Amino acid sequence: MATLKYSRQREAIKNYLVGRLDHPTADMVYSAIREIYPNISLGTVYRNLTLLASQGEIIKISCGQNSDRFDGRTELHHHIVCEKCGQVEDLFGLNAQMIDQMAAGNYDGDIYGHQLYFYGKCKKCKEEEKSLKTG
Amino acid sequence: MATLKYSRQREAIKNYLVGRLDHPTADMVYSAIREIYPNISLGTVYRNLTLLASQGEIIKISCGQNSDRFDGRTELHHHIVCEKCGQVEDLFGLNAQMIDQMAAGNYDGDIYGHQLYFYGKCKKCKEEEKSLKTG
DNA sequence: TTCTTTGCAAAGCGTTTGCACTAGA
DNA sequence: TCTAGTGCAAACGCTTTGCAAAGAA
Repeated sequence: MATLKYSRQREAIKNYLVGRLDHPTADMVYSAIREIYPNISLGTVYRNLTLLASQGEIIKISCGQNSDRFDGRTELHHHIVCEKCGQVEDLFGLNAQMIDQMAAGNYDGDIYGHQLYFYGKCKKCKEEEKSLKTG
Repeated sequence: MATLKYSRQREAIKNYLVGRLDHPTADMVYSAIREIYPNISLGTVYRNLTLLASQGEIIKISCGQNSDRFDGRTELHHHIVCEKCGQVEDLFGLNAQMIDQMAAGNYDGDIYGHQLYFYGKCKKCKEEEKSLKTG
């Protein structure tokens, strides 16, 4: 494997992701980084997101929406996708290692990890619907 | 919503999926159905797969591979993706409703369900590697 | 200097869609 | 007959890639 060299673009992408609680798409990352490096290209954003994810510095979220999302928090946790507004939120509190262990007990291959996506309705959409009904 | 009419193509797609344990991509479904209906188009396959999935008659698996896969078994269960050969297997035995309930306890919106994808190495790839090492 | 990363633009690939035609009810 | 479904081909949207120039070590 080739030696990794520093790049200010990659650092900016990493910093941007670590500092947020939402889960931006590649395009959202691109827009944000362009405010610091106006010449950055979408290709560079994709290359760095893929690189960072492969190194475990960020997490790639492929939950069946049209585009992937990225998460700067690397602690074991899960995600919930609002079927109404598309927002992706973090969900802590489920024991990820226990889930892997339970699966390993039912499987004759090896299990390295998992991705768990919940689908539902976020608090905001839930309340908006409630206020529509009550008038 | 428009009334649903019977279509022999859709029935063939459904029957094909229900009869298998692997998890074909749209393209694999297309190839298979073309042996019965040589004129079927890829667009029709996609339209019917989307329709069947939206009706809950099949399950769409979006586990981050380049293309989605489809599953004719609709009982609650999970999937495991082999990182080596890309094969997707069913995994039964984990209590899906319990997972939803645990998540609901940590979330202030509503949870309707989830998709849980394990990543690892299937039995076949595991054994192939072992026999390579021992010679 | 040497090798990695970048910007740009084009290509790739899975999926969706518009339209005229076919077929189910 | 009336409307939903089909086949075809073009378009779409996200992502990847080839290449020459720029930048890190």
